[in-house]
Amino acid sequence: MSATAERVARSTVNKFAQRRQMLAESALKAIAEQGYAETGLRAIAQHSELSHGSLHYYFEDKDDLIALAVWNYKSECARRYDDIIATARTPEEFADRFASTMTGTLRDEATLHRLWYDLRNQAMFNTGFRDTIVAIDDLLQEMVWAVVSRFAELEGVAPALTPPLAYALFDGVFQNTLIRFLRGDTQAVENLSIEVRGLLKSALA
Amino acid sequence: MSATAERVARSTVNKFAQRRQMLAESALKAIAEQGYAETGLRAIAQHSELSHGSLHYYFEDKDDLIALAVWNYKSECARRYDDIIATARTPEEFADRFASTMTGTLRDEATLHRLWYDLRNQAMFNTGFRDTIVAIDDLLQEMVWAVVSRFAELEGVAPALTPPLAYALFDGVFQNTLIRFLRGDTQAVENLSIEVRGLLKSALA
Amino acid sequence: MSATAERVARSTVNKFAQRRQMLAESALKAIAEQGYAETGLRAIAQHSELSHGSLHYYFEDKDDLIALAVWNYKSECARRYDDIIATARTPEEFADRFASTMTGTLRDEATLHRLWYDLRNQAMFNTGFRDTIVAIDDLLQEMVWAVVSRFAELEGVAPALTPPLAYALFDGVFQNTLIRFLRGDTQAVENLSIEVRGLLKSALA
Amino acid sequence: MSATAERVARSTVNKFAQRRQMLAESALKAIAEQGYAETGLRAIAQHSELSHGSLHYYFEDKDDLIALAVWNYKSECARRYDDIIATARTPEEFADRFASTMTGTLRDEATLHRLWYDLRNQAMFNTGFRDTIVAIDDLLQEMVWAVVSRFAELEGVAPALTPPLAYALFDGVFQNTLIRFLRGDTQAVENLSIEVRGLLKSALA
DNA sequence: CATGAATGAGCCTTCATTCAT
DNA sequence: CATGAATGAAGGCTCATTCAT
Repeated sequence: MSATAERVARSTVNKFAQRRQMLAESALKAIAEQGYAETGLRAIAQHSELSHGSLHYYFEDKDDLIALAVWNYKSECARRYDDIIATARTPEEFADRFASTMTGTLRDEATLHRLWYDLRNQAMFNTGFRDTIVAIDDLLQEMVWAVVSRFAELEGVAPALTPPLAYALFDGVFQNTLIRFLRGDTQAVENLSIEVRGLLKSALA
Repeated sequence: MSATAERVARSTVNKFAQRRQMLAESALKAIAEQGYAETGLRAIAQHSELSHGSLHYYFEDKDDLIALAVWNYKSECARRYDDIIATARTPEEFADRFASTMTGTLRDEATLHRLWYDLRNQAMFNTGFRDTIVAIDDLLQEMVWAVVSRFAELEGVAPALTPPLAYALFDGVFQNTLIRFLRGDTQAVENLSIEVRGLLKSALA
Repeated sequence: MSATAERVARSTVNKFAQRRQMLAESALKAIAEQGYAETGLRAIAQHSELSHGSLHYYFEDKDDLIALAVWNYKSECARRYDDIIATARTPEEFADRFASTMTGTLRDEATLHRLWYDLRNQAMFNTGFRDTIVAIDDLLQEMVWAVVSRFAELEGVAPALTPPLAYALFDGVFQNTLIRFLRGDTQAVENLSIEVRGLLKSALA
Repeated sequence: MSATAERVARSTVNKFAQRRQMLAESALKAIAEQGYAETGLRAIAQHSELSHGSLHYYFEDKDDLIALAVWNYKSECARRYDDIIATARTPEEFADRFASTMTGTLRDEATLHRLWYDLRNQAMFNTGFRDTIVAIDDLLQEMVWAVVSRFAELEGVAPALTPPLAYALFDGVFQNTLIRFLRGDTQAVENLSIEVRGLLKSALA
């Protein structure tokens, strides 16, 4: 067990863990701005209150840091629709709230979503934080499936596709819209709202 | 006009252009293996017959080289279904050939497709080869649209979605399958064949 | 007088001095394993019960710590033959016991002797713990001289060489054998026993 | 075969090899001054005409550089007595010239010999350039043996010790004298001349 | 007393780029 | 044209040391 891992284990809610969270957030900001390939530990440190030397006190290495950063953000993303699933009462309300939440996060957190796709790509080449990426991917797929299932339930029918396909379709639409948005195509985001509703419907039996 | 651009302009079909093509291919191989972030010019040169010092004679910079490399490959990808569009006589034949071609290229050229997604992501951060990426994206969207349109025609109906949405859906399914495939999920590729047929049908009015 | 020196002075037999001894032993183990150049204070602290932050409470700096460590070990080494000198009754017994003791320590404490030569070398470059090294060297020379003198006495003749030369010869043979031993030459250690006897004899008038 | 190894192989007498030699000399100077542990590649580069970045063009890594540096110097050292062996006509002349040459090199190149002992020690811990060190050690032992053999021949007798022992004795005396000399004991060097003569004689049957 | 948090200089190495030949 | 030599900034990372708690 490495020194860092040991410190992690000592307690989950202490100063050490808090610092890790704080640094993970700084890393998130830095990578969201510049991308994984262009972001060094020094740049990450400059987004935080600490020096770059301290990063190695809190993290095994760069991958360890990035893994926590993306996990923090994306695992929270995967819970973003829980409330809608739990409280929406009609298919219309459900679709409305789902579409607008998705549109909102795309618009407001575009660089963070960009970062996610960046890291998911890196994981195709590096093994460093691949496990974390795979875990998040699973989480997101579960989330999409929960959405589709609940919508089907509200409509009183069964879903007509598999969880991986559902994830692939929503992810494809989301990612393509994000790319267009970042290229300056604001119309794309507005279309997303409509497209997502269409996807929901076509996901039913 | 830079020195390199000038040389490009002198002639489109000469030794200079041929060398550029050759080097672009080498770059393709290198980046397909290691990814954009991890591939240096030395690695690219080692995949070619020239020295790394020569790269800057033929290319403005690294981005210039990569832009040509990805363009070479992907613009050809976008023509991969032209024959099917032109010669398929029934919706069934069309869907079969389309699905099997797509499945085949995913399987056989997985690292090259991985590279494409890598570079498309980089283009969200760097402006270097962004224009090329956008142009390819447009080409791919046109291609998908041509596929959907022709399938609709063979079925005697009109498409029920927009070109960007069609592209987003097929791209999403393709990318997600690629990721699964590279993670060792061989089942995913077989499912792709079925999913793609389903997508084609659900694209109709 | 520095803060640490002051604490040292307060008492020679107290908790403070004991802690120093304990840490010096930990340092000994660590450096014996990895060598001076590769051993950090963290590694030393991990061989002890204290944290690396505490080292600077007990020691001025790294050199201070190392000086004590090597002194502890080597000044004891220099007393290792006292008993033989005091109790051996014949030249043969003397030579036998001397040779076997030397061979034994070389074999059993090879890494500690390696450390000694490492530090004696460092002292040719750094002034940090040079004084300690010189003091130990003097001790060792006295020890060798005591050995040679006593052997001569038992033989009833006078030594035929100077103390520095005697030390140089025994030290040379010991060090060269150690090097060979650490390179895997086990024969070298067995030869040492014979060579040392020869050296003793040739040291006589 | 690595890029550097390839370049080495292309030709032994070219610009590349010459640069390596030049840099090896610079490394020699730097390490001779500061010692292995304290000498970084930047310091070595500052002793040369090149930048530290260039070192990696000429050498695989730091060990590669150091191995060449010490080999250059010490393999030449091992040939330093060849002329005496070949041309001395009487035991007296032989002993005189041998002693004075050894004394001279100790005095004039003290820091270089110090470096040798430093690196030989490092080789007890690191495997990096161990092979080179062992090869040099063998060379030196052969040299010492050639000296002893020739002296015996001139005296018309046979040597009375083994090559490893002969090496150990001369090496021990040389190293101990060097240490004393570097500590400011100038008398030691003068004694060396006498001691070496004594060693030669006692090496005979 | 003892800790662990924090620093910043320094480590070896890689890189895109420039340029004389 | 093409090369290989050379650069210097930046990469991730380690280190002895300091100091508030």
